[in-house]
Amino acid sequence: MAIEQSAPAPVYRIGELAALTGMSVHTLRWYEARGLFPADIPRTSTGRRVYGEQAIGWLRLLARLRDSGMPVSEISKYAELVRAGDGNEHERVELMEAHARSLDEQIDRLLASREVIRTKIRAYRHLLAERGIDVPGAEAGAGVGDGRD
Amino acid sequence: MAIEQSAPAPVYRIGELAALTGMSVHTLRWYEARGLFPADIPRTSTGRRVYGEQAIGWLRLLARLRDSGMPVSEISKYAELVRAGDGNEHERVELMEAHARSLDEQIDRLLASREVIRTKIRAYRHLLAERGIDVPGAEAGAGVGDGRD
DNA sequence: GTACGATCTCGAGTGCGCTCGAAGTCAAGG
DNA sequence: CCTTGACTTCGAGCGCACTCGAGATCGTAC
Repeated sequence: MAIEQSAPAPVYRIGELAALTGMSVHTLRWYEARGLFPADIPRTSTGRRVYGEQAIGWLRLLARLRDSGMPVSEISKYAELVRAGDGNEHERVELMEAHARSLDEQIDRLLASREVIRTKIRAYRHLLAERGIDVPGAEAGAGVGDGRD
Repeated sequence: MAIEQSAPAPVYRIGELAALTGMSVHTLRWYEARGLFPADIPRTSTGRRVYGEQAIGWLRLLARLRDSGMPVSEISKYAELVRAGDGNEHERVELMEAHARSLDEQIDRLLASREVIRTKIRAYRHLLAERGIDVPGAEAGAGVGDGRD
């Protein structure tokens, strides 16, 4: 069997990757310096970074982790585990499970906050409706909450 | 009718309020300086802050707003509206509605992120189960994602 | 060869939300 | 009277996650 000549794997320069991921080139370099990549970024002979297709998938995950509040230091730990190779999947999954729990908490808190806000809005709407119907322009407000708020 | 002698309204010093709300005294003073209170905090003759019962309710709301990502500058605007008194309820409710929309977005994003994380976890679990059952200790990992992650 | 745009490294700057410390005043107990 | 601890103001410092800028180099187009 001859060695298969596969189609040239698409490769990106840092500017292209930035455009594709919505991150700035500064950020990409900063992430790399912080150890957020699971593998060394290869360079051209003159030192320019060369990213493979998988970089996009990784950065998508990375963006999700960041966006959901995982600190850079934690993502770095995860990247380090991936970099270390097979055999530490248990640690990786534990890290992700911890983050999933953090997400559950965040979501619960936001839902609770949303209820508080919605209640506030309902109270204001009620007040405005009363005013609009009863005494347009009246200034008797009994307050929406328990005081001035 | 004689003027009713109501029970002395409970009043708090900054340290007590801090203990009751879980905020630090530093933070309470900082919030005040940033205009996050809807009314001036009265002082004793010698300059110590004196908080009324409503401060607790306000700070509870404040904590919800902060916790759900409303910037201090925005809370300050809201407090200013409340301070300005009756007549601007429409602006207040608009501000709150804008925040409610921001909350909806945050929640949506977090739910989506949680799904990504859960999928990742499921994939790892699957991998570990296969390993555990098929070839305990084997190192053939085909990768959980599309690459090293 | 020269211009120009993308890339490189490195270090400094930014914005947010606190957090801390210094130096002084005040209130109550012993 | 003296100590102790809670309070005061004011300004500086911190942690996080970028973000920017300077100054150099690279590579393609003319």
